[in-house]
Amino acid sequence: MSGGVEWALHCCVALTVARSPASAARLAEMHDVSASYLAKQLQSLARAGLAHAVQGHAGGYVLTRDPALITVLDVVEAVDGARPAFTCTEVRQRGPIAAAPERCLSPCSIHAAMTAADEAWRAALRGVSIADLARDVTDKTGPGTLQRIADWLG
Amino acid sequence: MSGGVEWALHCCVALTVARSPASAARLAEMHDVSASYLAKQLQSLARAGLAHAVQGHAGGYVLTRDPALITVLDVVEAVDGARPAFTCTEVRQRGPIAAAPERCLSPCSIHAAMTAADEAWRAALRGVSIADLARDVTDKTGPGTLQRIADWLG
DNA sequence: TCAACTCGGACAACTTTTGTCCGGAACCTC
DNA sequence: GAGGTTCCGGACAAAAGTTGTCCGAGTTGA
Repeated sequence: MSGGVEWALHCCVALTVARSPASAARLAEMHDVSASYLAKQLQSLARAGLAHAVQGHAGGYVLTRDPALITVLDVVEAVDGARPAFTCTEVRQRGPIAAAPERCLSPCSIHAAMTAADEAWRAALRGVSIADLARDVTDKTGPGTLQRIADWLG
Repeated sequence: MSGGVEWALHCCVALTVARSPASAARLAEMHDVSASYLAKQLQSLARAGLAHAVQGHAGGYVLTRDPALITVLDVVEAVDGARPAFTCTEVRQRGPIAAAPERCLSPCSIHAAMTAADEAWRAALRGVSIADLARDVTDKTGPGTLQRIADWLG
């Protein structure tokens, strides 16, 4: 998985407490990561409709909807793409004892197992929202952490 | 995920019905894939203790234990490695408003969510054995498929 | 003893991913 | 309206991981 996913998720949590648009440069400085690369991840969030980009002076990014309605899976798919990790190449239809195409209408057992596992992974990520992440931060470290982020973003 | 995982799983299913050691070259020919590259995947299986490599004339690979005791996860981890897809870089401890290390004893919420999803994925793959895959093949396409594989391997 | 066949690991070529950079357009402040 | 700030998109370079190939070491069977 792309490392940019982690950055994007941290940014989403920060955006939940931001009172004004937060620019990519400022978010990058706060997390001490590459500004150019983080910008690309934020663009992906905007393209996916999770964040809205306001241009011009004092511009930046704002979440488009309530953090409780944005799942971790949404962010992961926006940044990393939505295609499953496993792709079946239909090995059974190749070679000297290849299976006939009419017998391969349903996915093979390996494909099915991989798809099921992938769906379990997605379901787990779909069950956690950005609001859940933010609440977990306050539960573990107190309200000061998110407060400092909000203050620093200005 | 590496495409070699798919090949390795197909080979494991084939080895279930093989009556004698099956060489990498023969398995590669059957599946119509690169022999040199498939050999590498089979080596991984041997290194992980899933298959035993018999050298010399008429040598090849044999499963070390009952197919019902080899899970799909075993094969995936053997070929692709066992490390989780997500790695936490402790972003919260970096930058101008970094959290104090003593407050970061437990994994952050993002890390926890990713770990849970990864575990769900692993659990799904752990619940399917090579024997399950083979049984599914016969259930869907009849006993002829595995029979042809066994005959072709000789 | 010999020859043939096998695995095993080291060695390149390629593709994908990751990361950087710059010009253009939009916007706010003055 | 001028200037500065910001996002957007694409072009570009670097790194990683993959796919694929080769040859040597060891083993087996005749």
